[in-house]
Amino acid sequence: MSPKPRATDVKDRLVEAAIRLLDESGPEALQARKLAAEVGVSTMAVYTHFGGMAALVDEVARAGFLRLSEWLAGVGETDDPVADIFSLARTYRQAVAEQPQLFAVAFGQSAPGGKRATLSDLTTAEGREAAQEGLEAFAHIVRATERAIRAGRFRPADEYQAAAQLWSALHGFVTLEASGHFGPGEQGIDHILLPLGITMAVGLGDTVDQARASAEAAKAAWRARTGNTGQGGND
Amino acid sequence: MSPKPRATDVKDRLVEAAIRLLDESGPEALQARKLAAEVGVSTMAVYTHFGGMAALVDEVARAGFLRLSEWLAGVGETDDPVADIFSLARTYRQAVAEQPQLFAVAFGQSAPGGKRATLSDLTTAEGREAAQEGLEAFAHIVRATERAIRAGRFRPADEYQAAAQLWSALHGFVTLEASGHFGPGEQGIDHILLPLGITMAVGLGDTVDQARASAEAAKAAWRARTGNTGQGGND
DNA sequence: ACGGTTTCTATAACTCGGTTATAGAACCAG
DNA sequence: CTGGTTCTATAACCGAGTTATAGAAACCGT
Repeated sequence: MSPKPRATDVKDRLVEAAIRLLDESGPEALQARKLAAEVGVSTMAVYTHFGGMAALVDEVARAGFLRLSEWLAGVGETDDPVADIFSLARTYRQAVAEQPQLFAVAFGQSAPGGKRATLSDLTTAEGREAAQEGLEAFAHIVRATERAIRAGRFRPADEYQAAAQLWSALHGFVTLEASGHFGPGEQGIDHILLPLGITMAVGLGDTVDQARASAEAAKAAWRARTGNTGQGGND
Repeated sequence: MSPKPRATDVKDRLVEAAIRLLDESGPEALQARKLAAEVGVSTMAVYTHFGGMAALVDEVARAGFLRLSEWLAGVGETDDPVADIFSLARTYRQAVAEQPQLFAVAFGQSAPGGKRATLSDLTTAEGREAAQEGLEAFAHIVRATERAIRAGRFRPADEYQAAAQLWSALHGFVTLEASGHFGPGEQGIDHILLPLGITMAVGLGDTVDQARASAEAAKAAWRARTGNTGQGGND
């Protein structure tokens, strides 16, 4: 029983196993013994590579934000920045809906050992890196907002401030939806998220008609990207 | 419940101690042994009265929502429903800012033993009651929204749907602010929350001028209530 | 290639915290 | 007073993070 695993791989494999088990079995699967057994090493690996479970969980959170950022980066830019914002919102929501456990950990809503209570008091280096990745995801919203302002769709304003408003609305919706409010499945999108997007766009200076058109354009683009109707999808 | 004052007293004192220690020492203070020692009983009290720590934590969450609901109820109603919404938002934010640990637990962002991961899978009766209290807090927003629609300030719309948008925006801001984004102190209010409120009001049908005036009215009312510049608070 | 150092790893023990088993004390009805 | 119910304290159990320690492997300067 002494197969020697590639030392450099163990760290990555622990994080991979953590993410996989997290979505399969929930946050209680994020245990040093379980992860070590899954990877085929002893629990000591957690300490030599991370220093403790807290840093490993932070690394999982960082991976989640990184995944979110990549997802948002995949949205791309069209000549309708407001439609792009709708697409970003849908993508953000979709990412969280597909891996709720992962993002519950990333957003600090699920802390197996009381670790990672709030993002504000970050102790580990991994935690700070995770926060950095979170800001990276935010940057996508800022860029789209800036384009909307430049295109005259939004009133002239500080793009960070306007984007922070959009981020708040989007993040609040996603958080509350993931908590079970707004009902199951996709119904929250049409009932709350889309109207919320139109409300925000109009409030930031867009016209109601243009905002609605952009929402429709984003919906069409979403159908094209996901390849189905977007209405019947269950998760 | 009622006929035995002494026995029930222990139950209440455990919850009180939990809330107090929570804000003093953070979520790691929510331990059966610590709470029992604080109250002066053995850890068995946790099990005879709650059945386990999970139910006790849910009870703390319920107390948090109850407190939030009372806070919001104290806002009252004026003849300017949009200003009332601004006041509700400020109060909601203030409650969370004053007892961040309590509401981190209530919102499920801090789970000492992996308990209370998401609000969606509620197992204990206390957890369901806590969710009920959360909806109670939401009801205040719904009522103010309905009045705003009736007063012609917001476009005719389903009040639940419109209120859910407002709740999303508000909750998102509060969550992100508590996570450390938007900077420390009160600066997030003027930079993000107030503009966000105006954006939402305008997007829901209000005019920019009226929304700004209501924001100012709410700010003035807030100063009157707290007796000062918007700093500090009471409870 | 060699010897020393550093890094990684497994085993096993330790600590802490939730939980349970059990027996005694307090309370209440009759 | 007696019997049953409820609460309580003591003590143990168990799971999970962590640490101590020693051996193995990789690395490196000479």
